[in-house]
Amino acid sequence: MSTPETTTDVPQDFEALKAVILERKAQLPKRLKQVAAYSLDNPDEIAFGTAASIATSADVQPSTLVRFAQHFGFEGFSSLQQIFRARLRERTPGYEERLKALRGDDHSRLESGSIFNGFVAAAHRSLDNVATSVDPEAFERAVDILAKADTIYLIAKRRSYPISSYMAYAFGKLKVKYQHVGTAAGIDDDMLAMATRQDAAFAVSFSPYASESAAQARLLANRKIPVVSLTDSAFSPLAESSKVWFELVEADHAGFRSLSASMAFAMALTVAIAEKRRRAGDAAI
Amino acid sequence: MSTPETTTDVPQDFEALKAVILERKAQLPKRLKQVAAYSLDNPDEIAFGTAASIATSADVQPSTLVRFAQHFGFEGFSSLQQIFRARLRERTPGYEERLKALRGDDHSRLESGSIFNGFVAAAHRSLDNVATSVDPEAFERAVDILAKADTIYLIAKRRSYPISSYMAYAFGKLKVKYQHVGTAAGIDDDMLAMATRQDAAFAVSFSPYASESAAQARLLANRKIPVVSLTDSAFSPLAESSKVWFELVEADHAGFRSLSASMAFAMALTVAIAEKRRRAGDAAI
DNA sequence: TCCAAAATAGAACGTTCGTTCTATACCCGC
DNA sequence: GCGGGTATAGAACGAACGTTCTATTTTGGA
Repeated sequence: MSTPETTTDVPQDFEALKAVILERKAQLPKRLKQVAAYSLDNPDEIAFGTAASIATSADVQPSTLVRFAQHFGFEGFSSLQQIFRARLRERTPGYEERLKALRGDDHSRLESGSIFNGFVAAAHRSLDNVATSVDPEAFERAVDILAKADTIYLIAKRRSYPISSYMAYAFGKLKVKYQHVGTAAGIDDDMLAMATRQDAAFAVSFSPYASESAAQARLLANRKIPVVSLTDSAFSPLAESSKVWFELVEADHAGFRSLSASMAFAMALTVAIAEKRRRAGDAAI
Repeated sequence: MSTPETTTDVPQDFEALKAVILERKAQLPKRLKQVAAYSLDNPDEIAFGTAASIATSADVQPSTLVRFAQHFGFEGFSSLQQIFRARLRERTPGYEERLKALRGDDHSRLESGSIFNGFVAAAHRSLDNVATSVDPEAFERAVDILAKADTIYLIAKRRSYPISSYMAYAFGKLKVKYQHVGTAAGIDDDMLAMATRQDAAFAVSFSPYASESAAQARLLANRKIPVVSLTDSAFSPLAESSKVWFELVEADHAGFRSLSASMAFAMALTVAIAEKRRRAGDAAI
C-alpha cells in the first residue's frame, strides 16, 4: 500500500483535467499556476509542442512542466501531454471519420446504410463550405434588392427546382409576392413578360446549366430588372446577367450533389428578405 | 534558379495534400503507396506519432517516411507532419464554436449574416441527428419495397414538396418510373386511381400535416399498395398507413425548419433504390 | 538476358528530447 | 529575523528523435 491511490484520481480525459486544474488553481505555487493558465489557454500548443518549446512559450523552465504534471499525479510531462492529444484526437472528427465510427454499431453493415451515410457526409461538407464561401456583404445586397422588389420571380429548373419551390412555399407563408417560373415551360415567358423594373428575380442554376434559366435571366437583365442568382461557377451563364450572384459548390456523394447548402442559403435569403420587409413596414407606420 | 518551384506546388493544407496524394497514388512506388494509404487512413497517428512509431505502425522504415515527404516536395518528414497537425488544430470544433469563430471575421456583423449562420447551423444539427435516428434495417426494407415497385408514387405537399420534386428529378435521371403526386390538386386522385399492387408510394409529410397527403396514403394502403413514408412523429397520420415509416425531426432556426436531413434522406433513398434495381437487373441477365 | 536507374532497408549521424538532480531562492510560522 | 520546508532554475543525463548515407534489391527498357 505504498502507492495507495496511484491512478485512481489522475484525470484521464481533458475535461476532468480541466476541472481539477481549475479547482486547485488557487492553491498552486506561482510557476505552476502560470503553467496551469497557459495549459488551459493554449491546449493545442501543449498537444503538439515539445516540453522545451512549451516551456519557452509559457516562460518557465522545462522542469517546471514536469513538476506540474507530477503535481496532478502524472508520471511525467509526457503522460500529461497525452491527455491534451487525446482531446484533439476525439474532437469531432471529419464527418467521414465520424460516420466511420458509426460503421461498427449499425449503419452500413447493410449496404444501403453506407449510401445513406455518404449523403449525410456530403451534406455536412457542403454546409461547411458554404459558411465561408458566401460573402456576407453580397448577401446583404441581394437581400436589399429582393426586399425592395414588388414581385420576386423565382427561376429554377431541374435540379434547382426544389430550391425555388421551397422558397415559393416560404414566400407564400411570409406574404411575399412571388411568381414561380419553372413549372410549365409554355407559360414561363408570358409570366416574365409581365415583370417590371419594380420587380426582381432570383435565379438558381447549376452545371449543366439549363439553357432556359440563363435565357430568362438574360431577358430580365436586358429589361433592367435586377437579377440575383445562385450558381456554382464564375463562368456560369447566370453570372453575367446578375447584379449579385453567389458561387456555391455543393459536395457530392457518388456523383449526386447535395442540396443542403443551397437549401440553407435559400432559407436564409427568404427569411432575411421577409425580415427586411417587416422592418421597412414597421418604420413606415 | 536552382530551386525553380520550391514552395509553389507543395501542399499547404491537409485537403490539398490529400488531393495530391490521391492524384498521384497510382504511380507511387510500392512502399510509398503503402505510406500514402496509411497516412490517409490514420491521419491522427501521423499528427501525434514519431517517425519511428509511425514507421513501425505502417510497417515501413523511418527513412521511407522521409522519402515519402520529400516525394511531395516537403523538406523532410517533420514538415509534412505539420500539415497533419494543423489539420487537427483547425479541426471543426462544435458547430456552436465554429459559428462563434465566424462571428469575428465578417458574417453577422451584418444582421443578415446571422440569419444565414443560423440556417447553416440548423442544417448541421439536423444532419447530425438523422444519422442516428434512421434505423438502417428499416431503410433497407424501404429500399426493398420501392425497388420492387413498378411505378413509384411520390406524395408530398407544401413544405415537403421540394423533397419529392428532387426525387422526381433524380428518378428521371436514373430511369426509375415514377408519378409525382402533389402538383395540381385536381388530377392527383386520378393519378392515384391508376396505381396497382405492383406499385408503391413514398409519402412525405411534416406537421402540420397536409390532410390530402394523409388521405392519399390511406387510400393507397386500403388498396394494399405499399406505402413508405417520411414524417416527424409517431403520431403522424402517415404512420398508420405505412408499411415502413421514418421519424425524422429537423432542427430549426427562427421557427423555420431545415430540410437538409430530409433531403439527404431522400437522396440516399433514391440512389439506393436505383442501385438495387441496377443489381437486380444485372443478376437477371 | 543484361544493364542502368529507381526504390528500398538498415545502419550511423548529430541533434534534441524529457527527465533527473542539485544548488539556490523563496516563503511562512515561530 | 531566523530556520525548516517547499518551489524554483538550470545544468547534466541517457534515450529517442529525424535525417542522411550507403549497400542492396527491385524495376523496366534494350
